[in-house]
Order: sequence, then C-alpha cells, then structure tokens
Amino acid sequence: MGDLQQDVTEAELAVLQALWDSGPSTIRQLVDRVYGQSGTSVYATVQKLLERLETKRCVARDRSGAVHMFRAAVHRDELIGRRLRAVADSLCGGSMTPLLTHLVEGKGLSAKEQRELRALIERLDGRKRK
Amino acid sequence: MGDLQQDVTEAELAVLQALWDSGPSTIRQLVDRVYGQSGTSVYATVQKLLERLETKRCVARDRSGAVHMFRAAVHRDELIGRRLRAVADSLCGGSMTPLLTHLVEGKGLSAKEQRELRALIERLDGRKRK
DNA sequence: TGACTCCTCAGACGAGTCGTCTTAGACTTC
DNA sequence: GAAGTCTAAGACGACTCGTCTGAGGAGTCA
Repeated sequence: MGDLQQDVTEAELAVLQALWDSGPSTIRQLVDRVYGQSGTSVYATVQKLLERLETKRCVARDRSGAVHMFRAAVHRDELIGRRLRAVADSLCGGSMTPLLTHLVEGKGLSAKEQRELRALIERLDGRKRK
Repeated sequence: MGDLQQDVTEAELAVLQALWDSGPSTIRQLVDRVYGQSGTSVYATVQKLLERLETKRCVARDRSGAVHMFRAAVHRDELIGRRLRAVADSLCGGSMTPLLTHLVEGKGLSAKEQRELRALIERLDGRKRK
C-alpha cells in the first residue's frame, strides 16, 4: 500500500533535518527554524512539505492536540541506506560491494576521511577477530 | 564553464550502459541494443539522450566520419563516486564517513555482500600493514 | 536527374515533479 | 462576535524527462 518509498527532495529534507535536530515540532516552530521568517505563504509551504513527507512515511503527525505535532519517522541513517541502495540498484546491478570498494579504495576520500576509514576498519577487524 | 555535472537520468543511463558494454557505437547500434526495435521515433529518442549526455560531458562524439560515433566519457566508477558524494553532501554535511560506517556495519547487506566486505577489508588491512 | 534512404539538428509535445502561494473554513481566545 | 491561528485543498509557474515530428543535408543507384 502506498508509494513504497519515494525519495525526499531538497526542501523536504531541510524540514526533516530540523525535525531530526529539534525533535517533535509544530509547523510554526519548523517555519522559524528552516526559513527564519514568518508569513502565511512560508507557513503553507512548510505545511505542504510536511504533508508530502507524511505520504512518503518520513514524518508522523500527531492530530490529538489542537495544533498538530510532527516528528521524524525515519532516521538519517535509514535515508542514507535507501540512497545507497538506489545507487547500487541503478549502477551496480543491485550489489553494494562496488560502493564499498569505491569508498575503501579511497577514490574520493580526503585525508581525514581516510584516517577515519582506517580506524573504522581496525575497530571492525578487532570485533570480527574475537 | 557549463553545468559542472548534472546527474544522469534512467533512460540516459541505459544508453550509457550500452556504451560501457559495447564500446564506441553509432546511434543505430545503440537503438538496437537498448530498445531492440527500430523506427524513426526511437532513433530520435536515443539521439536526444546522447545529445543530453554530451552536454553533461558523459559521452564524447566523433564527428569526423559521415556517421557520428559515440563513446562513454565517464567510467561507471566515476558515476558511482559522484552519486556517493551527492548523498554525503545532502545527508552527511559532505563527509563520506557515515556512508562507510553504514556499509561496514552491514545494515542493509546480504550475507554474500558481508563476505565480500570481509574479504575486502582483509585485503586492505594486509596492504596497509606492510 | 530524380527518387530513395539514412543521417543530423532543432524544436515541441505531454506528463510529471517541486517549491510556492492563495483561499476557504474551522477552532480558540478574549 | 471579532480577531487571530490553525488545517485543508487546490492551483500556479518553472522545470525535467522521455518521446516524437519535421526540415534539410549527403550519399546511392536506376
């Protein structure tokens, strides 16, 4: 039922980020946080974005109060996973391994990222060894 | 100059895949390979897709002959890199590390992918050790 | 020479998406 | 009951994407 899972657009993501950072919020709070200004049109924009995020099952709405409360229904990490999977599907025949290879071989990694990768691998290696 | 690098759409990707698999080709060859049918409209469609891929600097066109030859101007791996970078930019503030973490922690990985990951890490670990 | 075929090129189409905005009506508060 | 705030529905303009049409050039061959 429903559109399985569609990707989140840029403006929608900005709202979602605000929810991740600030926790459950009202529309007005989100307007302040995302746009830093007020006005009926901006309010309606955020409202529409939340509505679309809701149909994408990315936010949940609490209708019990007089003013609706919104909270994120997906974790950032879950979204990362979806997108990685999408890349794997369209470019690697569904396998995640080429992505991993790409990252591990450090093709586009900064020095800092390479250090972090190394730490990550050592940690994982230790975990598997026992 | 030019639109830096825009993402490749699904239909465009199908053409690009054909170029990766078969090497430099004419439009007609690509039509056969991608659509498996002939006709002026399909021909024009592939032509338009190639034209757009060219402006995105993803294919190169050789105009010297009577019939133009097209070849891929990006590797699959490069495209993977672009998309990973895009995910990192929009979801991780530009850092690739969270992607790596996600993959390494095996959140969405199949058993086979996990085995491959392990092999990959051992290989890398050995390489770094010396 | 003229008909035919195959090509390139420019442009336009219909459908869909995305961010924004307007409006109408319901509810609360004083 | 007037003012202010909320929800809900819908429409807008701009853009993208896959597809298609048509004009014109170049080559071939009877």
